[in-house]
Amino acid sequence: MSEISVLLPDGSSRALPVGSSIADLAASIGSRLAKAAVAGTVNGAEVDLTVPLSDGATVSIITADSDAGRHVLRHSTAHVLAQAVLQLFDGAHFTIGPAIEDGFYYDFALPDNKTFSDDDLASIEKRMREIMKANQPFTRSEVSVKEALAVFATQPYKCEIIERVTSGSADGSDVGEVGSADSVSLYRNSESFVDLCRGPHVPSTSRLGHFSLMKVAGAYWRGNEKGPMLQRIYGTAWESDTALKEHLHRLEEATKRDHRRLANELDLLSFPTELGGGLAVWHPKGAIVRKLMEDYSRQRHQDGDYQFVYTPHLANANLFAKSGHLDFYADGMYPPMEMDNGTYYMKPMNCPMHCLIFDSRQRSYRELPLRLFELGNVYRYERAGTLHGLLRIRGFTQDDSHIYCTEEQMADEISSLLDFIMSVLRRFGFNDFEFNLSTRDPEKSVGSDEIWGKATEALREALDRHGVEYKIKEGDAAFYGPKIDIDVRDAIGRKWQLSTIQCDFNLPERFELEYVGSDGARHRPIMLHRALFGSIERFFGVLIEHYAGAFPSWLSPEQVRVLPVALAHDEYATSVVAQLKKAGFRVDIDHADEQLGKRIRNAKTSKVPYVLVVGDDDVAHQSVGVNPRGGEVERDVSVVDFIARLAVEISEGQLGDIDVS
RNA sequence: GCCGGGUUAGCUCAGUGGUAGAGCAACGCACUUGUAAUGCGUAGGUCGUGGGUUCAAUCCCCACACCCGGCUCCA
Repeated sequence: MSEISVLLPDGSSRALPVGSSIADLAASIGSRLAKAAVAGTVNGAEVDLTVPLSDGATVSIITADSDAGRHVLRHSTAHVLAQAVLQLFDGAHFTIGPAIEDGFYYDFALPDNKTFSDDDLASIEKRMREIMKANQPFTRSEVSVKEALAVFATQPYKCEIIERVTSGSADGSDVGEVGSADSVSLYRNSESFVDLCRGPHVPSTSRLGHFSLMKVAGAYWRGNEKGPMLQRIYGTAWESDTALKEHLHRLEEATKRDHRRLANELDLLSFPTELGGGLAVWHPKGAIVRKLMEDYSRQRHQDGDYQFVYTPHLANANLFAKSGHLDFYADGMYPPMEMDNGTYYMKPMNCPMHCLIFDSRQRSYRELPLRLFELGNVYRYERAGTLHGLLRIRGFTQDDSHIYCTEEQMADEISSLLDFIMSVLRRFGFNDFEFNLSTRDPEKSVGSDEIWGKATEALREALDRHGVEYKIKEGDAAFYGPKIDIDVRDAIGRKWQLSTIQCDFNLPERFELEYVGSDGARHRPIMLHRALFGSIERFFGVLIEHYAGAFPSWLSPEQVRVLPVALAHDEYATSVVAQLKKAGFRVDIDHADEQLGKRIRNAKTSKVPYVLVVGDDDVAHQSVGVNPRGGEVERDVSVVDFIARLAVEISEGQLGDIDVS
C-alpha cells in the first residue's frame, strides 16, 4: 500500500503517501493552511505536526489562530523562556511552565534565592528572540523514568515531578508536564536544552515570536504556601503581531477602567492610610451612587416579600462559637475585645444574628419561607497581601438575606431566587451570566453526608429546572453547605463573581431552630444564605469598571451640567437649573468664568450624562443646547422637552419592566 | 502571611548625600467666548512614620504603616 487515507473534520477523506505527517496533510490542502498549522489532532488526541499518520485516522489541523493553536504557541514560548533563563542564569532550576489565558508563565528557582529584575526580563526576552531566530526544532522523545531522571539530574524540581508521576501521586499539573506513568515524554530544542512535556509543540522555535514578557512575581511551588517560593515570569503570546497589539491595547483599556483610579478621579471614595488597610470612606458623589443602589435593592426586596431587619456590628464570642465560624475563621476575624462580661468580636457575617431573630419566638409553617434581609456591615481581617481596592476590602456591607423554609419549599425558593438575582443584576447592565455549583470539601466542613447530599441535590434541581448551564466546582463550598455562585461578564468581557446562593442545614441545627408544622409537630427549617451584590463595595467597584465610570443617568451622581455661554446667560442658566432641580434631577451649573470649550471638556471628563449649553438663542426660545455623553449635540431643545425626555430615561432605568428570561 | 516593586504639592509624575521641580487642579487678575484644554500671576511640600549611619539624609541602612503586581487565602 503506497497510500493511506485519512478522515477530515468535514467528513471527507483524503489520500496521502505512506509516512505523511499532519504537516504534509496541511501542505496538500493549501500553502496558507500549512503556514498556519501549529499542531493537529489524530483520533482526538493532540499531537505534533510531524507525527506520521496511519491509515484510517481521523485528523484535524490546529491553526495558530484557534484557542488550541494559541495554547500550543504559548506553551512552546514557555519552553523558549525556560531555555533563555537557564542560559542566562547559571544554576537556575526550572519547574513548570504552562500556557494560561492570554499567555504563559514559567516558574524558576534561582541560586541563593535571587530574584529577577525588570532589567533581567529585558535581557531574557532578547535571548528568547535569538533562540527563535535560531530556528531550533522541538524534537519529541519518550524515555524511561530512569533515563529521564538522568537527563534532569541537576534539576531537582523536574526529578520531583517525574517521581510523583511514576509513584502514582500525580495531579493535573504534573500530567500536563509529563503525560503518563509508563514513559516520560521530552521535548528537546538543542544539545543543551530539553524539557519534560506532554506536548504538542510547534515544529520549531522560528514559528514563535509574537510575544512579550509581562511581569515577574513570586509563586509557591505547587501552590503550597508552606513550600518554597519560586520566581514566576509571566508572558503573553499570540499568533500575529496584530493579535499581540490588540491584546496589549485591551490591557490598556482595562487599566483606564480601574475602579481605584476612577474612584479617585471622579471623587467617589478613598482609602485614607490613616484608616488602616482595606477600609474606605465614601465621598458625597460615591455616596449618591451607593444610596441609589441601596434604594433600588431595598425596593426590590420589599416587592419580593423580604422583611427588613437590623443587627449590631459586635457580638459576644459565644455566638460565633455556636455558629461554628470561630472554629473555621478566627484568623479572618478582627481580634477579640475582652470585656467585663465576656469576649466580643466584630461580626464577620450576619447569619447567626438572623438565626437569633428567627428563634426569638415560636414560628409556624405558615410563616415560611421567612425572608430576613439586611444591608449588614461586616468586618473581616483579610490578609494584608490580599487587599485590592473595593474588590477585596476589610469593612463592607452585604446585601444579605437568610431565608428559612421547609425542605419541600427549598427547590422552588432557589429557583425563584435565580430569577430574582438575574432580574436585579440586569438593572445594572449585566446580561451575561454563568453559574457554578460548589460542592463539599470534606476537610473543611461540618454536617453529615446525607445532609450535604440533600442540599447539593436541591441546588442542582433548581439549576436544572431553570435550564441553565453550570459548572461544578468540587470542594469549593462554604463549611456549612453547598452553594451556587453567579458570575457576570462586564462590558469588555471580563468575568466577575457577584451573587451567591448557599444552602445550609447546619446553622439551623446548631441554633436548634424549629417551626411548628401543619401536623402540629416541631420541624427544623432549612436556611438559605444569599447575596445579590455580594458586597455593596465590591459591586460598586465592578460597576465602575463595567461602566468605565460613566454611570447610566439614573445612577449618575451628577445627571446634568448647565453651561452658560457667557456671563450674560447666567441668569437664564440659573433658571434652567431651578427647573431641572424641581423636576428631581441632580444638576449643577458651571459659570462662565472659563472658556466654554474648557468647561465642556471638564464636564466630559467628569462623565456627566448631559451637558446643557445655553446662550442667546436659548434665552430667546426657552431652550437648551443638549450635549449628551457619547452622542451628538442637539441645539434648540425646549427645556420642557428635555425634562420630559430625561424623566423617561431615568424612570426606565429605575423602575421599567424587567425582562427575565 | 509570602516574593518583588513603590510612597515627593489636591492629582499625575521628574529629581538630588548639601532641606526640592513640572503639568493639571486650586486661588487672584485680565478676557466674555455656542460645544473637549485663553493668557498672566499667586499660593501650596518637616519628600509615608520612627530609628540609625553621616559634619550634613527626601536620597544610604533598619523597622513599621500604607499602596501596586503576583502567590496563597476568601464564611
